[in-house]
Amino acid sequence: MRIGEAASAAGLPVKTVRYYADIGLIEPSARAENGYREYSADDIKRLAFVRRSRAFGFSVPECRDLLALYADDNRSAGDVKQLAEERLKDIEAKQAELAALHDTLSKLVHACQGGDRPNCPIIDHLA
Amino acid sequence: MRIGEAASAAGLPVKTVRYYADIGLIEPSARAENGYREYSADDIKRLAFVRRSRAFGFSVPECRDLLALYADDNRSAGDVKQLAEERLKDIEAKQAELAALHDTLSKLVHACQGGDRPNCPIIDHLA
DNA sequence: TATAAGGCCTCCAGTAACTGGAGGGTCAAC
DNA sequence: GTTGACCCTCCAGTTACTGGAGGCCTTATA
Repeated sequence: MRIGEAASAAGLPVKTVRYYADIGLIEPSARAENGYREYSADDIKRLAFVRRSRAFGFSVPECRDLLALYADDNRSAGDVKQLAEERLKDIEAKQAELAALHDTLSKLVHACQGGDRPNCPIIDHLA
Repeated sequence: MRIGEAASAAGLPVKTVRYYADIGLIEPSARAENGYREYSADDIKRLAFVRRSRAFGFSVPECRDLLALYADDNRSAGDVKQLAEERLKDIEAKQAELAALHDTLSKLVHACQGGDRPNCPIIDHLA
């Protein structure tokens, strides 16, 4: 299967699939004589696997690890779980940060009456 | 005031202050004869203003707008409020996204018993 | 007065993970 | 035989800095 078909099957842009090949994350199983990348059904599974992992916020290096675990029949579920737990902690940290930000900013927005007058608590807070 | 002192007064790294000058966000009010950047007290206020705005997640272009509003005695509070409201919406969208992610991932983590066996619901979900 | 430390300068490169575009080859259909 | 849809490589740009090289300037100390 050529890159265009593979990309749409995996739900990724062609450019991204080519990029993943460039960085050695998912290399096509073969090259045709004309130089075209050839993707196997398994390659496409792995592309989709990476797409989902990325959607979960795993970094590309983490996806590399996950792919290795995915391919490893002797993997230990504990290894996978650990990666996922780290991601979960990242998410929670980010959530706390956003919540604090939201709190302050929404208070400021409510305190600001808007309109054409220059007086503005938001600017005052930033100043 | 030279850049080192200005940077620490504003709570920013020297490199960042130089960068802000490069992109024309906050240019030093003068240059000394030896080429050193000279920052005024007002420059430092604006540097700190940008630091706080950035901490709120405003992008550099947005900071540019905010700086213009900050400097404008005839600003309308409505303009500022609008920028802040857009940021608030961004934050809320991000929060919703993270909440969904957290929900799914934490369910998966709880469903995974870990250990040395290869069976893993997290991998299954990604596959 | 010499020198060493530290601050300052510019310019270049790298970060994460792509994305866009130029310039050009390949292939099937009309 | 030519149009259009693919595909290729390589280069540059994105965000907002950050790190480093190479070199000048200033200040303090010996």
